[in-house]
Amino acid sequence: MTTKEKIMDVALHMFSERGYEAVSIRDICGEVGIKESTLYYHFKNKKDILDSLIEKFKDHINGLLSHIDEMDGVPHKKLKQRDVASSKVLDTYMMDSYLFDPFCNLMIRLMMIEQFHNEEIRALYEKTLFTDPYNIYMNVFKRLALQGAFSDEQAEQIVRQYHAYMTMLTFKYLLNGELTDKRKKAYAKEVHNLMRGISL
Amino acid sequence: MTTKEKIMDVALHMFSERGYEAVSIRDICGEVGIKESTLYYHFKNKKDILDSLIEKFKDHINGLLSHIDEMDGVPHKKLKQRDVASSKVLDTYMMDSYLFDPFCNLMIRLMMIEQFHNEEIRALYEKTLFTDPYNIYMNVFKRLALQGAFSDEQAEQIVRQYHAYMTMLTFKYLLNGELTDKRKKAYAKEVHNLMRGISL
Amino acid sequence: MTTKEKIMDVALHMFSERGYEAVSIRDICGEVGIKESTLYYHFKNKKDILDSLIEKFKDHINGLLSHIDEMDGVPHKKLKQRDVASSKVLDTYMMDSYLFDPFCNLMIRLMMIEQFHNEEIRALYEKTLFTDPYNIYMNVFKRLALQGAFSDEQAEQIVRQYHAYMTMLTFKYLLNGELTDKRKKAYAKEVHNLMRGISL
Amino acid sequence: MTTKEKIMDVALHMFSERGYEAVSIRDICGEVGIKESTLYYHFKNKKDILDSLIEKFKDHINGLLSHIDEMDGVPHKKLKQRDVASSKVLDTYMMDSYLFDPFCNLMIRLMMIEQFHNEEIRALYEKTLFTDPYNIYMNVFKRLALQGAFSDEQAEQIVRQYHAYMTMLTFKYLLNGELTDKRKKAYAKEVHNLMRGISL
DNA sequence: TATGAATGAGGTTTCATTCAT
DNA sequence: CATGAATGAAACCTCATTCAT
Repeated sequence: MTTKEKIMDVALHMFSERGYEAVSIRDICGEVGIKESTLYYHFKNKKDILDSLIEKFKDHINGLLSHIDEMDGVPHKKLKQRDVASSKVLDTYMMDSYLFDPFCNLMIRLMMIEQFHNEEIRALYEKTLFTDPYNIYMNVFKRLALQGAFSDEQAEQIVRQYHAYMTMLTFKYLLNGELTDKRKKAYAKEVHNLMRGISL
Repeated sequence: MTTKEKIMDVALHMFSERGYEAVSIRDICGEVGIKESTLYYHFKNKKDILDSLIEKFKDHINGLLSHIDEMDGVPHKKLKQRDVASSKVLDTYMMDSYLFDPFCNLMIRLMMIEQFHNEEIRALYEKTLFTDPYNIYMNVFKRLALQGAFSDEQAEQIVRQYHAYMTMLTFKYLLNGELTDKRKKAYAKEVHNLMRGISL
Repeated sequence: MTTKEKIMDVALHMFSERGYEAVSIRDICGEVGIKESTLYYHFKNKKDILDSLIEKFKDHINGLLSHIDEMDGVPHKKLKQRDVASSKVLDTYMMDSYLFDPFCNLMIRLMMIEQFHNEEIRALYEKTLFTDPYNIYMNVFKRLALQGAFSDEQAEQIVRQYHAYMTMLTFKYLLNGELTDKRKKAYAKEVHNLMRGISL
Repeated sequence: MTTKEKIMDVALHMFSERGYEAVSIRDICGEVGIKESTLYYHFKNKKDILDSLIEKFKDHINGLLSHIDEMDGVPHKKLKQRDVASSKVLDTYMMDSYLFDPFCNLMIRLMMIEQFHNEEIRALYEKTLFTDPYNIYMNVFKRLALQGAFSDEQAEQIVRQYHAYMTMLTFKYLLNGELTDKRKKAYAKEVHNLMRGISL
């Protein structure tokens, strides 16, 4: 890891725990092991660190979204209802590469804290926590509907319930305390439990 | 409003928007219209303002909970499924006196921000956003079940869905941007919409 | 002297010797004998000290100008040429209360330094060092002309010479090194010497 | 222009506008288009840039003075009073090669600023703005006196007036704002105007 | 109740400079 | 010649807090 990467890493951990303003340049440098003046060789100012993190997150998200888009053409084998929650897209992309990913998880926490007085962050927060996931779910379930698993109308109904579950559980298990394996498992278990309750 | 109340009011608005650490005594006093030294007549120190707010919030919540408890004995008239969402408890206590209440709303925002590095606040946040509401819903729907609206098992199923909806929508509409009447209405509308989708 | 006045006094001495930017808040506070944070109780920021000095100087100058205006009506007794330079206005106001006055002298030095990158200061510098004195001289000598000491045309000629002498000598003796009594005397002596050379 | 010359050029422009201390190595390098570390290949430290500029100025001045000295032997054709101001020495050397010369002009501004806390610069400032010019004028007019244009005593009288005019006008037009052609013309015009007023 | 004046600690940022490459 | 990376010192300024009035 370069010094610049180390700074971003440490800053993200601290920002996501205490909030941007409550973290001092001194704090970051102390943890990274450099002098304050060195940080200013790598970043224009404190805001620049935050901006760089946001830029990196946007890139990450866009990478994920395009991966999902590429999968659009790939036909899923006929799925039963109970397979839905384990759809490759949902498990691999929504969980492994997004909700459970340490970088994304911390970025979401940071956005949760900072959204209240930063319009840009609020927009990104809404997009990545509400709009994007909803669209992804809709996409997945509509394609499953095409395969005859359920009607189009049923698909929309399912998406609404699924989205509500996922969102609630995300806030309950993933954006709360430390992101431990225990929490991840509890989250995954509840998701699968609740899926069974989704009636068609 | 006494000076002390004014201070708490201003502090809550600022804390919930920028976070506790990012708000200075100067900021608060400037808005209240007093000198910094005056604030120390009313509060021991900065932390004391936060503690007072938390204490006030706990009292408020306990008041609500005991009101709900008192209603336990009161028999509801037999309700149909579509009446559930408009149950007096849910509408009056969960919405009007809690989620839509300006003081509670700002306190929840503040807790959202501060939960990440303050154990006491995290516990309160979990209790008031996840545990308490879940229990209240369960209580209400179990009582409805007693009246024969649906089976006990169905009640639990309904509560899980209802709780997921309410939580997701709370984060989506009420803990995001300013708490406008428009947002409140959008929230209420979506709640009632989704209720129709809850199948028994 | 109040703390605020002490700060302004020390700041003026330092600014006029080293230039505004080269003087640090630490330097000023060290000399005044207060902590840096205390300075910020009295002044918004460093620029505010400079602005206050300029405002004080403007007031001082305006005071002088209105005193001179008030003298307009007072008839001078018929003066001979050699009395001109010792006109009450010139001696009392131009020298004692302006060029020799420690506050004004330091302010002019400060303006000399800062005029090069500060439009407001440049304007004030031009006004107080070139325009105002020229007008004052013209006023005095025109009034002397009225008393028959010399013709109006001669008056203008004299003013041009007198102004050139005064200005040159001001830069040579008063805006150079420390303002000692020796320098003041050398200045006054040269003024009176040169006056003799002014031909009518 | 070599990099070293470019650095000196940029530094002079900045020093003469803002003062030595207020200009940072960063500022200079940014304008030159090199990294800070590169500057230290060309100059030992910041002070070294200032010293080099002063050295260059001294050389320039000495060159001018020796040119003037060389002209000492050359007999001027008999001049009338009105030709004095257009004496080759005064016009060519005092104006074109000194007061109007961009390098000299900026150096004088720099010295004006720095004289107040740097003894070496103050000495150079006094010499080049007051002593040298006075001696040059005296030299020129004494030689004119030898040719019978006026008496020796008259010469001294003229020099005193001429010197006062030139000095005052220099400060008024050439050491104030940007050195534009307009200012130079205004300066030259006033010099010639005032010359007419010098009485013998 | 409220304020004026002060302060130690710490905030972000800029400074001139060094040194290995 | 030029640069990337680093640094100690110091710049300006804000912080929460105290205390006499």
